[in-house]
Amino acid sequence: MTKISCRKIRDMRQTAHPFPMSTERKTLEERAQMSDIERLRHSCAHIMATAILRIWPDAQFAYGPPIENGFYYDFQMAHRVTPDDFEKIEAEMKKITKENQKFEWKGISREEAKAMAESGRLGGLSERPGNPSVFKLDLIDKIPEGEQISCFQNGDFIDLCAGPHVGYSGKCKNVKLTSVSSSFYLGDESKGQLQRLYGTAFPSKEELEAYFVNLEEAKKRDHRKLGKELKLFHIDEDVGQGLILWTPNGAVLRQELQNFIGEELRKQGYSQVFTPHIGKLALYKTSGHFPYYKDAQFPAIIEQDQLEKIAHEGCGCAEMTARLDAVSSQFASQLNERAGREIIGQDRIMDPEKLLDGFLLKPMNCPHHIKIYGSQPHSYRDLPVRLAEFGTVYRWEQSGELNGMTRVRGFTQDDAHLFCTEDQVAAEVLGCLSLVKIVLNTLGMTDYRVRVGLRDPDSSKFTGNPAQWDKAEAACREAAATLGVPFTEEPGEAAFYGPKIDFVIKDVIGREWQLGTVQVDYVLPVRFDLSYNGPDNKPHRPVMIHRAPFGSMERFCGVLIEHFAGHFPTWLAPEQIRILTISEKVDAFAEEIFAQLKEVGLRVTLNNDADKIGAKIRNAQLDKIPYMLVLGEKEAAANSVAVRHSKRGDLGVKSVADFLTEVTAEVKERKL
RNA sequence: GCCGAAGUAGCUCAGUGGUAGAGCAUCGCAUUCGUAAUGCGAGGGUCGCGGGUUCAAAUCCCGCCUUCGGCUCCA
Repeated sequence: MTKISCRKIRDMRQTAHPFPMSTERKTLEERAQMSDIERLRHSCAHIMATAILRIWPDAQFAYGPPIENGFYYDFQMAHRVTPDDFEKIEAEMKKITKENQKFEWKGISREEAKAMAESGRLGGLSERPGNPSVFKLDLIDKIPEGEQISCFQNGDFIDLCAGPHVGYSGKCKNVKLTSVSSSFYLGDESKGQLQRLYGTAFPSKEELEAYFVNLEEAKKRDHRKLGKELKLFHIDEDVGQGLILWTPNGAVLRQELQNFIGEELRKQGYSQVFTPHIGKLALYKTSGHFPYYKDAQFPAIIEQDQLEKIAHEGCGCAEMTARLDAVSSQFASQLNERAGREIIGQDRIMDPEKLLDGFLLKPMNCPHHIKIYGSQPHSYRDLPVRLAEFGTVYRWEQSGELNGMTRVRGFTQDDAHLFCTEDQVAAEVLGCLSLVKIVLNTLGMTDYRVRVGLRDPDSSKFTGNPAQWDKAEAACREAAATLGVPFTEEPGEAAFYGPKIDFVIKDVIGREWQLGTVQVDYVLPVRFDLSYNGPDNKPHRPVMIHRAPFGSMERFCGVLIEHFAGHFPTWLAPEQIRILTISEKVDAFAEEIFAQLKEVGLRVTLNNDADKIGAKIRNAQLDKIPYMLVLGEKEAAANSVAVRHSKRGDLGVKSVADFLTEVTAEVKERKL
């Protein structure tokens, strides 16, 4: 049994690796294509290593590549580097750039390389008897037979390295260390911990400074910071890690988004459904998610009488687990028969008497929607059936992986499952994409790309027949092409049960976030034995499309907060208008306007505190309220409002009627 | 989960063994003011939690929890 079903969907819905890194070995040709800035940064890594060795000669270096925003070097030594050491290391690096050392390439034989590593010379400033370059020895062994082995030398430092490098160390003066952390050698946990020191470097001082200014900007828009300042959400220790409490302001944001998405779904013929937060284990045994993804789920909820029964029997943990995981022989043979192969092995079959039953917090919504589809017979005339739900799911993400709203343990997907005929797949995929496009355009998130995941032609790791795949892949490809945004086709990136389309959205500071996905699935309809009655009056298997265009409301709102830097367009703003009085002489007039705006459904508050107008404006600006209405005696006399916008400044005096018309239109049209 | 750092008032932070501090926010009083901070006063903390060392712990030691930066993982 291989991993099944919504795996990739979930991956896309939840994952965001802004800087994906590959530990795969690059070929010499690929290395030679290093860009100028990568070359510079890679040289900086060597200079940093040189500096570290001058201070701590025992350091053993592993791997030091350039990365998206800088470079790092992994190493091992007795001293633990802390940010307090940065100044010292940077000072030494500065000396090395001043020395303007030449980077010299030297081809060496495997034997020479090994000898240099044995003596500790490789990745060192001199021979270090008794301290062989262990990582370099291992790296040499990983170089394929016949490939040129080379080293680079700058000053006394010689490193096993394919290059390329800048000519002289003098080029590397605009460099700064950024952080220190730990890593595993080649990402392998069993190989022990290394220290990883990160830095960044640019060709010019201006670019280096701009990078840090940009970083500061990024920190200001961090959704965790803004979430607190604007009171959008709260995470409470006593509730649990990774569980979002949507506070009133955040709830407005989410509700408005859901209303918007819901409106579009109705236009596209979706049916709204609601399903519970738990389901019986059998449901997930059928889908294949239990017990295979147990580690990523909250543990099963076991029924009280069953718990008592096993406690009475004196049954241990291991036995309990086995009984939970197991199925009856009838269950297994049914499923195996439907699949046409053994997907549940003999080892999981147990005497029904012994089986334990229970519930699972749902880790995805598909099985529940499938059961709704299956609850009544369908004619081909009814298809496609499109079931949508803002469905909350729970997953046991590792504690170290949790992050604000973007990586959580309970989240609500803007989920839907479409059940259609094979011929309808193309049109339905297209429909899903157009929905995404409408929503992203409305939010001004225009900087995104699309990835079409196709099956790996050289692999047999996909189920279903090739003709089906060809059709579905063509549908995805064509659908993506209609979007009018760049898309890439990535063979081998499909889920094994069907091709998919992913949305990768770039936020304002250039970070990429994988949010939604549209995914064709031929497997779950089989496992759940779904059917529809065809024109030939015979049962046919529907095709399922899973789609969650925004992934989760949590992640999407997190990205949205950063996208707008907290300055939401009026239709999304938790507080749209704040009335600010100049003195209490206009309190009655202000109350009148307040009531009038509230009456038409605008989210408005009244600030008639004894503060000066400057202070009131300042507070409203800090709260990022789109509209401020400044009311004084002049306005009261003319039944007008002095309008100030948080981003556009003073917009002058308008009649109350004009303002109302403008703002209601702005909200209704969801203007940016 | 792993490595490292951090956790002091609602928020941002100061306080390195000797009576817990500031600014903002909150509350009260005065002020009635025209586009980013009016003045004065008051309240507010089991210094993340639990142990230990000490005459004495926010401060030193140990364990745990949470957060952050990475790593690993992500159906």
